[in-house]
Amino acid sequence: MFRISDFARLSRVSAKMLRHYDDIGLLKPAWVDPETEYRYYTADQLPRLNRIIALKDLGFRLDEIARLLASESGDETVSVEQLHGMLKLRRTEIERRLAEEQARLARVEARLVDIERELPSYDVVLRSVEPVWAATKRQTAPNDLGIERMFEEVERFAERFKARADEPPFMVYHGDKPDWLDVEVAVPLTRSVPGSSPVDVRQFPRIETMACVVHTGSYASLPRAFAALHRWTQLNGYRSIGPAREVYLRFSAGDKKLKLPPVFLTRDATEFVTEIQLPVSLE
Amino acid sequence: MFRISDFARLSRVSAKMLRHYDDIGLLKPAWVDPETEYRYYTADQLPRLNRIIALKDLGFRLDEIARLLASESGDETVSVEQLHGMLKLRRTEIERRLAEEQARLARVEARLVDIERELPSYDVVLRSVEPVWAATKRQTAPNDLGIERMFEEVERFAERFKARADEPPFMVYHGDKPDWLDVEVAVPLTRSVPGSSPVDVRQFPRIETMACVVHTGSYASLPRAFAALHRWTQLNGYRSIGPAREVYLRFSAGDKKLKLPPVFLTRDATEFVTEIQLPVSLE
DNA sequence: TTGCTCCTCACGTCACGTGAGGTGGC
DNA sequence: TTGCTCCTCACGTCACGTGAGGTGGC
Repeated sequence: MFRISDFARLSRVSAKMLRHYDDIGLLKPAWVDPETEYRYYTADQLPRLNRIIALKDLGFRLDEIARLLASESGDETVSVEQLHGMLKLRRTEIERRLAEEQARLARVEARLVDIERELPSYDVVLRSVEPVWAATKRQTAPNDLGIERMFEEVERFAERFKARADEPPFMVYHGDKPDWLDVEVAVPLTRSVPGSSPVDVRQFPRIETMACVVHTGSYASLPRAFAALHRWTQLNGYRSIGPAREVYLRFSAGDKKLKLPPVFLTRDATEFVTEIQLPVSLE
Repeated sequence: MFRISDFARLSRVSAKMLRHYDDIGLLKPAWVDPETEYRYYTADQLPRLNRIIALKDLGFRLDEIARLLASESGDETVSVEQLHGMLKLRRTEIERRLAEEQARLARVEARLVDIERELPSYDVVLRSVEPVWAATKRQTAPNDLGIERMFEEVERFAERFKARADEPPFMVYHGDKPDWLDVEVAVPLTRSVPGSSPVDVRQFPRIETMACVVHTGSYASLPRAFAALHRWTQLNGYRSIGPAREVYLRFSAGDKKLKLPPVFLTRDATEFVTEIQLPVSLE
């Protein structure tokens, strides 16, 4: 029978950890003196403790270890299969974390390069984007003078069905030939409704990884944000896998009296808020 | 001026996060209604929030971000240099974590292989071992019959100097030719004392990564533990970079009346506790 | 008798998420 | 008037580490 510090020395863990494992029922002392509450351990408790430490090293949490050790004393085959399954889950989880840290490292290094070249750094962020139903109209044109009217038309279409979702409108850049635009304006809907030419209704799929940058102010300096986003994408080892979106988080609707949530609207161009999104994937 | 949920939608973060950032002073609302305590934000707070999110994505903690943003409004050059330094620290930290997760993944996969081949798995653990002063005696012999007497001699040496440390004795396996031993017995000391032939005094250096397995019971099955340790080392992509140690955490001192801490001693061979340690390194 | 060891709270860590219970605003 | 939104606590997360304050054992 060992007192806690002796058992701690044998097992190479701290006495605090032993008390903690007692508290959560993972490893109870062989005997507790009812008078002094002193914990006493025996040598044959060492293998269990060593197994706990080893499983902890594999990345299991203490409650998972508790389950594994509980089933160990029960049906042997179940335990092995269960351990096998949990190890596979662990492997997947660790691989996920590895990929995440790799990407983080690339971001840090890209930022370091930016600083060393004394470039202004944009705040690019990766996230996923949920699927969305939208009324859309696509058109090719030599410039964007018609964009505002296209949005107006599609907004009125959504209003007619009372299907306007409480989400910001956006534009999709399909072509990227210089001096010739191929764009699609999109207005989110609450549900699928039948489209009628020239307004189309379709669902934009979920995008797993979207590189995003938020631009505040007038549209004059939007191209700089686009350029920064593409630069960031390259530096971080990603490549573009789809058309970019321009999401109008805050904009001017002119005098059109559209039924839009007021939070989207402003008259002051310095208060425009636009997010540029680029679907990306590694490599 | 936006209410919290509108600003949350603009910035793509949760209202809860905004409240949290207010609480810790990272991003205060532009105005708080003193009557209702409602928080109100302005569009020009968006860039700061986007920077916060981007820095968070790089792996900075919120208090670090607070410091970075605080210095940003101050002296510009200091801020850039500081960010540069912190990014380098981040990079180092991420690289360390990557290596750690890689090793963990290897351990998980080795364990999976063990299970699939239905091998009993030993609980091997990696840790570092601190440097230690010890009185030692090294000898080559065709078998280990003299080991006990060697230990006795070195223990008496340590006693004479009243320099016996409260640590377990161990043995170092220098040679590994079959049927011929080259071993060194070692007794930890509290300080450096002059050696006198045949007892030597030397310091064992710190070992960064020691693969360890604890064996309980008599010495008869120690070779199985040794074999498991070497197998584990290979499977996990490590290689041995030094002689193995056998640490006697609990053993029998016969009738020698040595002044040893009682926790080390037992008469019952099934209660022997021995740790085998192998210095290893990746690749 | 004096340290030494042990005990039990209780708090801190990190960045929020999740209710509970109550109230202002259209 | 009725939801809807907002508010402030307060607790939970994960595996302990770090005192505080008090007591048994040689």
